[in-house]
Amino acid sequence: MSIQQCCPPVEIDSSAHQSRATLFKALGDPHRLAILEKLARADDEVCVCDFTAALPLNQPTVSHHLRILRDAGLVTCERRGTWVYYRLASDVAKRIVDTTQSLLPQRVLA
Amino acid sequence: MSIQQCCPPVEIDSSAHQSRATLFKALGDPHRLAILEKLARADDEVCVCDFTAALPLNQPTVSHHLRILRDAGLVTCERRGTWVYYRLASDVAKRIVDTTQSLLPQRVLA
DNA sequence: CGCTTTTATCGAAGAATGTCAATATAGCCG
DNA sequence: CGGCTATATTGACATTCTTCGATAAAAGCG
Repeated sequence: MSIQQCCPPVEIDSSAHQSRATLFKALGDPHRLAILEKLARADDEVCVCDFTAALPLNQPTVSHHLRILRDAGLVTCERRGTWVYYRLASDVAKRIVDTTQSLLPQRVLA
Repeated sequence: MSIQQCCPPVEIDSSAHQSRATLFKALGDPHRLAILEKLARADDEVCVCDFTAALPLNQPTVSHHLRILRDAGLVTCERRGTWVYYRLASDVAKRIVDTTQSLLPQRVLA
């Protein structure tokens, strides 16, 4: 029996991964990315009815995706009269980049 | 009947969202994030057996997650003898940041 | 060549997710 | 108030994902 080694062990910290995964999971659907891109391009608030018109989804499904984005803190919304207007959270891109940087040490980014 | 408007329509381009979503989906699991962080901290290749030892998952499940990361282009692997060593793809952080920037216009990042 | 170790694949079970129709809620207008 | 429009919620269904046990494949060892 030969004593073999593959590599020195490295610890894993598992506390922060859940919240990071929640963020990335919210980004892991093409329709939600379409919603975010539309918001970014508009550079302004966008009405729900506009998402519903632009996406190949029924209204409840759009509402469902908007909720997931809201829960992830990626968008905010405001009701004005009958309509509800959505807006990118101010720090969306920063949050994604910060999360990436906290996950991967700085030197990897170079 | 009053003619009402909510907001001017904006187009949605849906071609790139699928591949972007695939990337984010691969990042949307805490165990896969743990694998990536371990690789980043090690700043070197890591043996599969080390992941298996560090994660609360059975060996086939670890292998499954490694495959998803491989398919997403986030890691590469190399077999040497009995062992297989994984390494972060050189452009992981850049790819995440670039994808974010292509999704959200530059001014949002400021 | 068999035996052992390491990793990958297969197949199945349970959980989570995306989607829709139906319905509820909120607010405008007459 | 009563009807109409916009959005959210609920419940059901199909698909996908995570996980595991069983098994296969790859490679060193005797």
